[in-house]
Amino acid sequence: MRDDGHGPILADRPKSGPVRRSGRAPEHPALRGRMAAMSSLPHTLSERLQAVAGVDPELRAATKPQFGHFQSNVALRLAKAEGRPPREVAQRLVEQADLSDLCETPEIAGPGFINLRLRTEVLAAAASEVRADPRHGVEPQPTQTVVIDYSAPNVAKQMHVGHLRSTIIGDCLARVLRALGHTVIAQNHIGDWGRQFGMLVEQILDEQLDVAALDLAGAEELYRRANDHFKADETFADRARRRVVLLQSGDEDTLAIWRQLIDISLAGFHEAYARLGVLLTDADLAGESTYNDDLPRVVAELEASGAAVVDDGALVVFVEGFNAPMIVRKRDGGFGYSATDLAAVRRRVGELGADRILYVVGSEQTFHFNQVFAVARKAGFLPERVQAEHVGYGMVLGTDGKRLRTRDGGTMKLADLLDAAEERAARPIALAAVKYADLSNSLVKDYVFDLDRMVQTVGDTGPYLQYAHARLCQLLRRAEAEQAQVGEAVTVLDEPAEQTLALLLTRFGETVAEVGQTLQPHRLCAYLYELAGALSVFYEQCPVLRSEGEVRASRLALCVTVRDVLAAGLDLLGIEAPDRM
RNA sequence: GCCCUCGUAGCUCAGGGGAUAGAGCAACCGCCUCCUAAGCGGUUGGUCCCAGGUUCGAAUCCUGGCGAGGGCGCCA
Repeated sequence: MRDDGHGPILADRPKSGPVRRSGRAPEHPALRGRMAAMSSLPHTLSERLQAVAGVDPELRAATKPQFGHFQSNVALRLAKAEGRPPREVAQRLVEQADLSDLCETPEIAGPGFINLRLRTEVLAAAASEVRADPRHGVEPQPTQTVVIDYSAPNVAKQMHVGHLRSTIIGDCLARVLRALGHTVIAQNHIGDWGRQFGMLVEQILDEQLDVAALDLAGAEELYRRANDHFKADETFADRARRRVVLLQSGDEDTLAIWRQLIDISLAGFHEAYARLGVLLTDADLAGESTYNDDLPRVVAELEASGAAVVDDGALVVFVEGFNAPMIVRKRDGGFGYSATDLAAVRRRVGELGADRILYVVGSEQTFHFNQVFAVARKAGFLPERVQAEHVGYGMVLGTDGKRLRTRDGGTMKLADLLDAAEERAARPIALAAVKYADLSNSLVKDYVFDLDRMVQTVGDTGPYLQYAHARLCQLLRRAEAEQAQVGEAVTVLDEPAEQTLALLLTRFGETVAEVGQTLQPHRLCAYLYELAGALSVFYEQCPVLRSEGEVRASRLALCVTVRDVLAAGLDLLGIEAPDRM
């Protein structure tokens, strides 16, 4: 199971720890070229500079407005090889490069930076393209089938704040990858099989419980009682173990109770997903139990290929680079969770046709997934052409900096978190606060869970983005009421605030592509926050409805575009964009 | 013992070879007769854990420490 049935409920599953190497998307030169191609303006500038520099000018967005729009430090790097002062090299490059149709006269600054400022009409045209493009600059890539394994709660347990990360991150990545034209198949690897069902079923029988009357909270309490019972009573533990065997051998009475537990849990999950507004449906369910019938075949294939060997009574696979073998089948004949994950890889490649498989699971399982991938490669379940990536994320810590644990009373149910958020703001806004708080942190690091901060609606938060959007909607409603002419294109960019906004608009597409490649949602958050911030400045400094003529039409065009990009971006984060608030 | 990750402002976090290291929160000072103040502007606040190395240039890359966390054959 993705979720650990034994550990503390909160931090149980994915405990975390960052994943640097494995979580970071491999840099494919081909992809990079594609990304560059999609933001045509910087790409063109880059090519022109490269033509005279001979090397990639590593064009970057300017770090400050006074440095123009783009900057290159290529002269600094060339200076040594050429044996000339950097500023001199920069001067030569600037003189030789053919940039005049796109840029103002380039400036050479500091030790030898080349600062480029786009001609206003070029920037305006670029912003206008974003306005006209229904996709706002997000370019579809060569289509891949991407399987994303995320959420994965455990049966008979309520979802808690620790589950938020996998669910929210996976949902965001699914949206982003779809927007990039990929076929995304979500897989909810719920923990619906395994040892814990032995004790659950026995506890139900002991208590003569009417399972159908339970809700998920009730099931969770049952789980606790069963767990305590299991630990305290060896006789009960024995029965539980025998019950597991019954379950696995298909005993009808046992299966009937098991199914009831599943149904209760699914109802609870549905409720949570609906409340969160994530895309997961029943069609995405692919719990551990669904691989049960595949396990013997997986084992047979592993043995046939010679990958698996019997060691100390267990069937294991040794892989180079791992200090412990993967246990496929335990000494007692039961299958380890690795076997299930291998079966999942096999099905995702063979039946689902995956070109890329993502596992949104806490980083504490980095070792496990790397091993699964290695074994799957060795066994032939995972061909070279299929990418497999563990999108590991850090664990959720309490304000004391320690892992949040149920037993310490530090945990919080997902429902309680959402309730708390809704005490502060209306539902869509509360949800935005919670989701953004999670998505805006980089994945690799653990993060401190602080309820007050999580439900905050001011500052660098989801509601801030929504607010910018809502303001624009209001402004555009007024414009419509006044029958103001909204420009089809952005034509006037005299004010710095307008330019900043226009430039940011042209970066939406590349930002989304970057998230698709690096699988780091916080980059999209950062971009949108910057855009919303630029909008606020623009809003303060540039009257729209109170301006006139072409300026007004152009500013309205800018407003429409920003509104659309904010809405599109929020949608990719899985956050609603209300028209007013 | 071995492996992995993290260490940036009082707090929570961005930045991950280039210009005086950025946000938010907290604190303090301003701004609504003016398109939504869930906003904007400003002030205060930093040995980028430490030490070496590579480089024209290191918060960023490498090595070694220190500190925190995670993982390491029959839990998942």
